[in-house]
Amino acid sequence: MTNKENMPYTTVRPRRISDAVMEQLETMVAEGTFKPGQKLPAERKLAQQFGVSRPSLREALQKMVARGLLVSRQGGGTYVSSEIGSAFSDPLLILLVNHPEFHYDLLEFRHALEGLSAHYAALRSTAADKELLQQRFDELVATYPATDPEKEAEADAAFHLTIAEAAHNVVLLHVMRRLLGLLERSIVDNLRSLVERKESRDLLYEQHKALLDAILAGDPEWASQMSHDHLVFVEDGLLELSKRETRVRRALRRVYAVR
Amino acid sequence: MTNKENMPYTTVRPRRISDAVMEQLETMVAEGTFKPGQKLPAERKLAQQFGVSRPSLREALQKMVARGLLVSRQGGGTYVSSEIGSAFSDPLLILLVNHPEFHYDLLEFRHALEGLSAHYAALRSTAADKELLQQRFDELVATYPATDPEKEAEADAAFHLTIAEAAHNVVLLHVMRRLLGLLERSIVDNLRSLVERKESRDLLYEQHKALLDAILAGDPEWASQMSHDHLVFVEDGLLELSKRETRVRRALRRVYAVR
DNA sequence: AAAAATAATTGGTCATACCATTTATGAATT
DNA sequence: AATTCATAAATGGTATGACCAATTATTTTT
Repeated sequence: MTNKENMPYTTVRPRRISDAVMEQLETMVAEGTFKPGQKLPAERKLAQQFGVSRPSLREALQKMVARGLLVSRQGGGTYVSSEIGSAFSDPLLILLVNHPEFHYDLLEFRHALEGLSAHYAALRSTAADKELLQQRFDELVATYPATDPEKEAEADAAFHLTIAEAAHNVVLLHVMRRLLGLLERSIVDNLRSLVERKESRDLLYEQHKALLDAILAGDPEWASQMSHDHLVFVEDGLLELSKRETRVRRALRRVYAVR
Repeated sequence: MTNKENMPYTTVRPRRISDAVMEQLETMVAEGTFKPGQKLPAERKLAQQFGVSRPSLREALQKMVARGLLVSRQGGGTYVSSEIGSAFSDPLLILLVNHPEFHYDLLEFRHALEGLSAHYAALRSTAADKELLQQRFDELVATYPATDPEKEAEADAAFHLTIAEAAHNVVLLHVMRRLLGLLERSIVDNLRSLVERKESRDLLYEQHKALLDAILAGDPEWASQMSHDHLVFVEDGLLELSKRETRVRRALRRVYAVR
């Protein structure tokens, strides 16, 4: 293994050869030695180049594949993923999503991030951003009459992600994208629940409109406030939905317990 | 391999034996068959139980170790991690951290989350929370005179994490914990930079104190405002530091280019 | 009872072989 | 010359068996 001494910001030397190899490969990907879509040398050749056994090299590659950095096909080769980080693999977040108790926390967090997005978007959005925002809003409104919650959820996510893009903070955008991915199903469920209550939908429209207006006006305080109002409304609805779901789950547990 | 048909929300069957094994082990961890801290059966035994080869079993375990779900020690065994998700493994976030251009975004995002924490902490903190907050604040202040930026960064993180705990939103807490882990080094650098400017440190103290007071008073608006003021201050400092670093990096690149 | 030595267990790495899939190459056909 | 088909080579996936290094358990000695 190559000597890693004298590297700036040296991390603790990994205990495993496979970790060391993975780090070197990740560095090569990050710095562009291997570009997205590019095919890596064959496993046997990489093992030889790194001076390790093929099983050890494979362990390193497997970890990178599992994290979405690499894609491999039996007989076809190993490639740098063209779309890095498509899956949020943090194990605790995955566990949280699967626990209804924390779903409310997740939704609250998401909407708080939206408030943040609104604030920065109001500060920083360009003319092009605003044009796109208007377009996304129109597309969202166009889904209201329909009874297709999945389509509406998609348009809703697009609208909020466009706000996040207009905030010009890539970390915020990245986290928002991941959270919306995780929440996709519960957003659909929430919208499905809202389908039944027209006055709630009217309010939803007004809130989205007010949010857009605040951003277009370039008023961060107003944008934050509008997002906050939206947040309170959504949380109330979700609390109600959550209570209902908890009752349903409890009933279902009794049904399954009988088996 | 066991039949996965008839499972609700069935995922696409993984192409690899190691992925299938990993999924089964994860399910066993999630449902409590293997509890945090518990030792897993030896690799040779697990391989036998799953009916796969030891290298394949190891590939599965390695992925779980890489994700923080398992911990293994040569000669000592493999254990379910007591603290799940200690490492934020999202590949894009890792790449972002390693790019100075996005560091500002990351810091901005973190401080925005702190504003959020402050808001909810003011709303929800219990008497016990407030007691702990006061204690953490005192410990932080105790580090000010010292010229140990690492110790101060640790106390600073502890203070802010205690606020996040008092917010009673586990997703927010989780993300804050991860971000602070990623930012550890740059926080240390920032504090090191602040060591030199006493008036900045006085201001930092006042901001932390005002933040604490707002939370103890149970005033979310005030807490948000205080956090916001703190944010603006820190961002200004970091912009300055970042500009300095960028110049340093550019100089360093020229030095390395000569080699 | 405590310490030291030894043995067993466990994870880490490796070499080699073989299987399954994909890709490249060359021959045959149109 | 272009296309198709058969074959070989390359590649990833899995397995077996061996050995090394670290840890833990057991036995022996003090």
